[in-house]
Amino acid sequence: MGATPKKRKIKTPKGDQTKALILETALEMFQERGYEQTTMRAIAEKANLSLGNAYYYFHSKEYLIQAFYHRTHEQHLAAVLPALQDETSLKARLLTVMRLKIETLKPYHEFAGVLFKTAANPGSPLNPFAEESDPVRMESIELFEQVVEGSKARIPKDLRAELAYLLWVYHLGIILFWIHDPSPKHRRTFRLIDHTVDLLDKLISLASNPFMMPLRKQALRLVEELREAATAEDEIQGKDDEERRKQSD
Amino acid sequence: MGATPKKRKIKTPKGDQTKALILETALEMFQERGYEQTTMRAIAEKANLSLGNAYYYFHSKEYLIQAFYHRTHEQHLAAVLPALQDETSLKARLLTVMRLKIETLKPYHEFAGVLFKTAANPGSPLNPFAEESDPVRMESIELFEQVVEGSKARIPKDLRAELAYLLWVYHLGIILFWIHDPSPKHRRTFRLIDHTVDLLDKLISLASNPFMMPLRKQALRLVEELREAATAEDEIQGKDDEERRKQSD
DNA sequence: GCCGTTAGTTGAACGCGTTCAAAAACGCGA
DNA sequence: TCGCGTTTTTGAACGCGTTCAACTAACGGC
Repeated sequence: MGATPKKRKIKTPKGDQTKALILETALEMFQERGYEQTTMRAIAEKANLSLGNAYYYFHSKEYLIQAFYHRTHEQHLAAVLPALQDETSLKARLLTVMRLKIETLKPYHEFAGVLFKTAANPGSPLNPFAEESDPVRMESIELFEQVVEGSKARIPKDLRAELAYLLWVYHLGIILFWIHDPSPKHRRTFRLIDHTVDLLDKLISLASNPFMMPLRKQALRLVEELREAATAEDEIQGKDDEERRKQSD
Repeated sequence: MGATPKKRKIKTPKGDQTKALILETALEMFQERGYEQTTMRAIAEKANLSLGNAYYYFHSKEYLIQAFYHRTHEQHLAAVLPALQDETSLKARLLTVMRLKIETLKPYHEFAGVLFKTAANPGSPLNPFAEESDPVRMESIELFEQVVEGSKARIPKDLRAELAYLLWVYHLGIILFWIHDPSPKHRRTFRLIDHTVDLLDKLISLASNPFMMPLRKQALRLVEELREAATAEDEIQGKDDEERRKQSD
């Protein structure tokens, strides 16, 4: 795998244009009417091409979501980076990142619901732990690395190494809550962020106490194991018969 | 809501039979071929009735899953209760419950994946936090209450009150991991259970330390808030237009 | 300029979940 | 026994995601 880079698909001169057009149209309609209400036929029609053509560029409707992932992440980044300049404490930095995340996602509350629904499906390529979403995930974790690195907090090395990943998982949890949060203006979610960030800050201090070393070590070993498991594509059972065979792309 | 109990539907003399038949057939086929592969048409055919008839009893294919929920929970209970007799320590009791849970779910690994996929959808009635799954959830939490109550562990009152709920959430997390776990015989999941239970046991001890009172209080306030949010059906935005209108049953 | 190969595009079809109007079966008081 | 309301059952239809064989356009070598 990954040995022969294939000669074809040199540049995709015109295809790129069409693909971009489909994507634009789709995301636009998703935001307007939501995911379920937007049919592939409608997307094709609005983009002035045939249904089958849309499927030539996006293997399934779900794949359009991945683009959404990527886009909002970049919007978030654009909003977050300048705001982080002023903040030095870990707590303030984390707070900024989390609040802006929700702000960024705000226009897509309903859509995001679907996103997580499909994302939770182990078979789906949208699963944030799955191989295909590697780049987005890694970029996202990187952001939390910056949150940690840029702060003045004194954190033991072993914890520091895993902290970014842990914060990324935490941020998934907050998004999950937000999706289920029907309160006006997402008040509850913002309150939750305030409280959890505060708590996290205290926990990190506590865990950094030398007194806590043994427990911390054990917990970190656990985290490591979880990460392994999430990445490991080996050890696969003989289950996904037809599913996995579609590697052509 | 819940004021007029409606006179009709006194006993549903024959309907019950049909409904049960559909359910049996469906679950059987789910186990054999998985959820997606089992079509409503196939279920109807195997049960010797028309497609529309199946929909008369189950508003959608998803509703069949709820029955699955309930059934496996009861199987789990049946396996767990005797086994708990012998165990007195919190750690051992929790370990027993968790291991048997996975054992119970084993035959449905693929199916369970779909379950969680739809369960993660906020709009779905299968969402474990949603109103419609109240009874199952409450029974399930009750089990963890027994786990705590039956143990000799000394736990502060405030923590004890929330512990069952926390353990229930923890158990959801383990199931989520298990669904994604491709390792043979679910080795990884069992290892994870061992480690996390050990860790949890230590954490509970730690949290029970008087020294930890302030932090514990703060954390528990947070948990309480989360539970509220999950239950609160008020404060709803003006979103779900058509969805919510189907109250007829 | 012709031809073969690849990229891009089309429209019709399939299978599935779901809906619905209408028929059938049932229960029960007159 | 008949009529009438309710429950149960039916079969056909709709809309959607997805697939596929066939067509056209673009490009490069001869």
